[in-house]
Amino acid sequence: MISDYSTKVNSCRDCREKSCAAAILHVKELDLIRENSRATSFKKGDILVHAGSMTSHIIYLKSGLVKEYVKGTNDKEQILQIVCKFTYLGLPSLFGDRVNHYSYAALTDVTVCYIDVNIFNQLIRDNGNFAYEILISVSRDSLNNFHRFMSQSQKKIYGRVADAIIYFSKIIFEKESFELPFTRQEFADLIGLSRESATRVLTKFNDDGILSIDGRNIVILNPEMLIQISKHG
DNA sequence: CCATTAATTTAGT
DNA sequence: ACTAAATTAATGG
Repeated sequence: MISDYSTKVNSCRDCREKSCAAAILHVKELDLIRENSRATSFKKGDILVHAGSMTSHIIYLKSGLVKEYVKGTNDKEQILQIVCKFTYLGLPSLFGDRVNHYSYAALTDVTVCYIDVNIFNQLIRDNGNFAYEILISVSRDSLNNFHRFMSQSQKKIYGRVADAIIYFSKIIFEKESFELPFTRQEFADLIGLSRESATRVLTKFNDDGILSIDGRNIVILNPEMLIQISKHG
């Protein structure tokens, strides 16, 4: 839901939520983005992009968390990754195709900037340093995801859950304690388990003193053990 | 506006 | 699959 038209006049020059890539841009280029972008916000649960839609704009996530996912034939959801702030959504879809291959939904309240895709492309072509930064972020994403899916196909359920916890702790929140941004169902969708198995393993970890779980709040009590479990599946 | 209740969603077994 | 708990929406004052 678009809820705040008043933020439309965004000055990209002194945006405090700039990406690493955008920090490299010249004043002129930032003004170009400013002319061709629009800031809005979404509420938790809102869908930002449906898979299959055209990529007319790049969405830059300024704050909040977003899930990137696809739906299988049986309508089962597979979450590809959790996207944190200061990243662009749908870059693989931009360079690989003109259609969004993934759907995006807000896990928290979120603020974003829509940037015209042609302008974005132009900046990539014109500014090598900018392109380089974008390339770095796309590659990192790709590596991260590749590793996550590798382990998912090779590990048993304990290893997968351990991986997911480590993923949240190290990559998303960079803390030992955090609050899951979504339901058990979605947690299961992220690692390809049934909801039942996912909660069962979480409860087991809690009972074994590896984690402390209170609703959606998780504290890692024994990170070494978690890593061991992750390694041995 | 607040309080109650009804309905939907989520968690745990 | 079923139950309980929690969250959200609707209703009435």
